[in-house]
Amino acid sequence: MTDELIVDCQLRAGLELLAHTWDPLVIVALRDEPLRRRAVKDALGGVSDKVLTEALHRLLANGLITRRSFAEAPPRVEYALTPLGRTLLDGPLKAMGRWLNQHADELLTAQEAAQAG
Amino acid sequence: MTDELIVDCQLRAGLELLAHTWDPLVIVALRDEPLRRRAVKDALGGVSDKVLTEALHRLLANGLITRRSFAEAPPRVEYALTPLGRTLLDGPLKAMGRWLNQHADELLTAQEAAQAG
DNA sequence: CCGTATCCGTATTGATACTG
DNA sequence: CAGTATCAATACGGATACGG
Repeated sequence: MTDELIVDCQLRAGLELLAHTWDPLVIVALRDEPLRRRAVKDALGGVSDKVLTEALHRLLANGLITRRSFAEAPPRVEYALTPLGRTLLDGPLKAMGRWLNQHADELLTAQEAAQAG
Repeated sequence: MTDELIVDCQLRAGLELLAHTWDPLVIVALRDEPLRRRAVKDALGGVSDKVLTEALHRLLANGLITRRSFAEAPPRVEYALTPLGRTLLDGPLKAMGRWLNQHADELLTAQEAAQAG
């Protein structure tokens, strides 16, 4: 029982890593190769500078991505997945992707049914 | 490319199902058997009535749980996982649990390192 | 290009008190 | 017990302007 509470607590802590709107999408955006800040921004669509910075800082603080700065002009910064970040992509995130592929229609049906009832 | 944007969009839609603080914990709480509202509340620890109601309504609206009301005194209501809800538990949620079991220490180390640097 | 600093509207959480 | 109503606190996403 104490055990269960700990497990649940861990679960929430883990989900926090993916709870913020853009964080998981940044991870997905970096799946193939390191990207410059601007490239990440473009990959996400319409995200503001401030929010993007916050997302990158969170991911850095959790050790899911790295930041590499090049001494060039114009400035160049590249973000990349860490090995840990990649395991999060390959594990839970891909599991969610698979679930959606398999159950998206079922989910929509259930949502409509619940709305109707 | 359009494909990728769609995938990312789906991914966010899926994560939304687990993004609210208590929703995934309700799913976990119902994993073994249907529970009364009060039992769910106790299982989660310190959640307010209002927030619990919101969580239950979201889960109902998404077809992840069911609500069954018994005509008794005192009132009795039971919530239970739907088959769809169970697949979410067995898939993405368990994947996150496994990831935490395997990488929790790594995550903590990375967090401390990032904080120090 | 990279990143920070402000300001704002809204959404979410929560405590409390109350009704059926 | 089940659920709603109200009010306060805050966190989040975002637009904009500015500085490295």
